[in-house]
Amino acid sequence: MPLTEDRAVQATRVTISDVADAAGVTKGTVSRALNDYPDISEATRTRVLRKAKQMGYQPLAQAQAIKTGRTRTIGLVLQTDIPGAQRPFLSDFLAGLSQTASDASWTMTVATSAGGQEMLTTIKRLVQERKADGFILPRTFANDERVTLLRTLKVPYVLYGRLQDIQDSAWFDILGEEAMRDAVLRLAQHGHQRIGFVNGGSEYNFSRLRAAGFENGMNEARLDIDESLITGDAMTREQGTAATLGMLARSLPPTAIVFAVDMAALGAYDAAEKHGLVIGQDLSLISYDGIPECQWVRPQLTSFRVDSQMAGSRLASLLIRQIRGEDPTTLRESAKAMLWPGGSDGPPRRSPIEIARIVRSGQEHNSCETGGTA
Amino acid sequence: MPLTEDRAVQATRVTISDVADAAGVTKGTVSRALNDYPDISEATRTRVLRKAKQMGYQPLAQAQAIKTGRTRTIGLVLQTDIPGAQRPFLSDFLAGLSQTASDASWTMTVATSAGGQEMLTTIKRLVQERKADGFILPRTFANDERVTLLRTLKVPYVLYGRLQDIQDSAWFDILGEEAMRDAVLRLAQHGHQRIGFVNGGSEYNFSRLRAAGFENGMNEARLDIDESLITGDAMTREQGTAATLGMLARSLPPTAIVFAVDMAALGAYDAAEKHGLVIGQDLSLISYDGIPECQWVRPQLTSFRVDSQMAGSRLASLLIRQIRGEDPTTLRESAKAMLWPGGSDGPPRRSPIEIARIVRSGQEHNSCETGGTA
DNA sequence: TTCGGTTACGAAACCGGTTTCGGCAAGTCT
DNA sequence: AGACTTGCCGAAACCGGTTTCGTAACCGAA
Repeated sequence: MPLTEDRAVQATRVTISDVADAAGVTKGTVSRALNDYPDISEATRTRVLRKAKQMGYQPLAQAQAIKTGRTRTIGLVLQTDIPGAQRPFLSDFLAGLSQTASDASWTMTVATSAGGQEMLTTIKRLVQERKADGFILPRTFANDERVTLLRTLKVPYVLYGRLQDIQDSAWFDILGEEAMRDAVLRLAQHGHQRIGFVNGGSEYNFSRLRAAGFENGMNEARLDIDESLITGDAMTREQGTAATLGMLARSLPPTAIVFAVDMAALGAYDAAEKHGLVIGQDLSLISYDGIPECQWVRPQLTSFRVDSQMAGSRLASLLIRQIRGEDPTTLRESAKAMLWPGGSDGPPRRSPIEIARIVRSGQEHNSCETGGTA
Repeated sequence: MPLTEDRAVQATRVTISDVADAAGVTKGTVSRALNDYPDISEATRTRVLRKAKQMGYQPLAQAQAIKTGRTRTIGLVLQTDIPGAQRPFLSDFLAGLSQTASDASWTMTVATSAGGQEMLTTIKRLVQERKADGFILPRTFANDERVTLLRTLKVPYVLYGRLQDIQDSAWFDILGEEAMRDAVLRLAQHGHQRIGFVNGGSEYNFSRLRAAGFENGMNEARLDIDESLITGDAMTREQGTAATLGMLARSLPPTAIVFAVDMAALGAYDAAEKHGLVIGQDLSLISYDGIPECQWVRPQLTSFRVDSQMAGSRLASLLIRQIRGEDPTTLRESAKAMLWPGGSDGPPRRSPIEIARIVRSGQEHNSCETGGTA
């Protein structure tokens, strides 16, 4: 005997009243049983639970929402005006988010906005329309307006990346500082003595951390830090080229450079080519992010890869727990970036003095015709 | 005098009852006025509309939903098991989708799934929980189960890409066939006579169209089609390399190749390098997609670029219109891909015979050290 | 046996909307 | 003038849940 008496093959949803009738109680009792109210006897609770499961009952989120205000939905507002910011990782990130969300019977609404003020409006709208119970905030800035807004609205949120002023925020982050430290140690082990550092944009909070990581690494390796070999605000390929050229022009250039951002590190290839220096031999590079382009260039760029899918998954989990009432200050996690060895780092082939001579020799080096990454 | 009498600064939402009180009517009347019921006088309708606007009333989607079943939400289920499939375009695509959705006071829920059966389950869940009123279906296959499912569920959907068996589906598509045709004509204008074609995976519906476009172009240019210079199923760089090498090994190789997929076209660079052929001179390439890597290789790959943001925007618009009741067969749009000229195509420098000689001469060509894309 | 206090559940109000139903007033027809 | 439409809107039911309130039944103690 089929259970469906409705005409439609795809039977209509089973509602709480159906369960109530089947269990011989009122819908109020069913609701309380399912929501773990204390004043329900263990006997009826299990009976209702079993019936509900057997009938495949799933409460309708938005019906609950008009009383509770919550729809089991996590919000994600993407910033589209940072060109190519999270582009290569977005797919993995979403996969991680929605997978864990889905496992908990939650869903994800994503919106985009071109930035600043518009983003705040979008967040407000989603909250007002109850289309998001809480938010994932990627790319946190040093002083983030979104955080201020959500805090005053008392809407839960989880940061992807720590804030300087953490306050009572929950967050997940990749330990970029440890990656930077490990990069230095790896280079030191290769035998490098003069190591430069090219940081990312100072408006990002991660930059501060990565700089600290670099310094820690240098200290641990007992290497001198030459302030003239530390620069920052390089987020694009061109900025990376400029930063590298600047270092190479020093009287004593570095034999290796640590980059905080892959995109900038790719610019170093152009700079090296200009002077006829061979990446991985004359100049070693280690970077961070693990964008696909790392594998496109030759030699491949050694980089610390971020597992975006895992990040999404953890963030979703933290947010859900916070919405369910856990204290945000206990909801903090971090993970390490994984080294992706390429050919861009190795033992130094030339001394800083030799490199300086090559650079000063001045003539532009012609790249050969059939290739070259720039 | 502030309007908010509530304690909370962020006043609670204004509900339909608030508007009703303010307008001096019942909430039933407000509802009918806002939803264009015929039995409301023009006078009260305008009065209610004005009041509602003035008070900033926005109906709560999920409150409406428990009666209407619709939440003003468009669903997007992304397939995550195709590695790097839509990766570079995803961000733009989402931006386009959510922008137009947002402009119409709609939102977007996105889910991911690893494919086939799981994807169907996800769709069902979203429909059951009323978290999506309709779906955008990217990457349509020749025989798509998602379409079958949604059709039987009577849930609206819009295809990104035409189906062979269109039936009553709404769709948006980029005219890949025209791009392929234009590619051939451009090469013919350069003076190429022997032009090869490397198609994408035969399981995709677009492949059939692009092949037709290539043939049309050849016919229009009054060039002979050599079946031995037509191959397919090249979606990755490696497959592109293999396809190219195969063509170059012919007794009379092509001087130019049209690719249906950028990723495969990038493989041609490796193949050319292997034989010491110069892309853009000894071998011209034109491709399709406009992935960022086109600008990374040297010479840059000439490609027809797809405007993913526009595509997302149009798709959202079509879906919303269909959910609002328009006939899907009238909801069909297409757009042209835009030529992105790079240096990978130009007048032929060598004849097919010369190329054949170079290829047969056999010795592997050494790429120079500082570069090479492979 | 009576009484006060729990326990466990039914009844009903409520959330913010939509939709049905019915009735009043004005206009139309015979 | 009375009957019949028609236009317009209020009243109330309804959607699928949650939550408050009240009380019957049970408990142990006096």
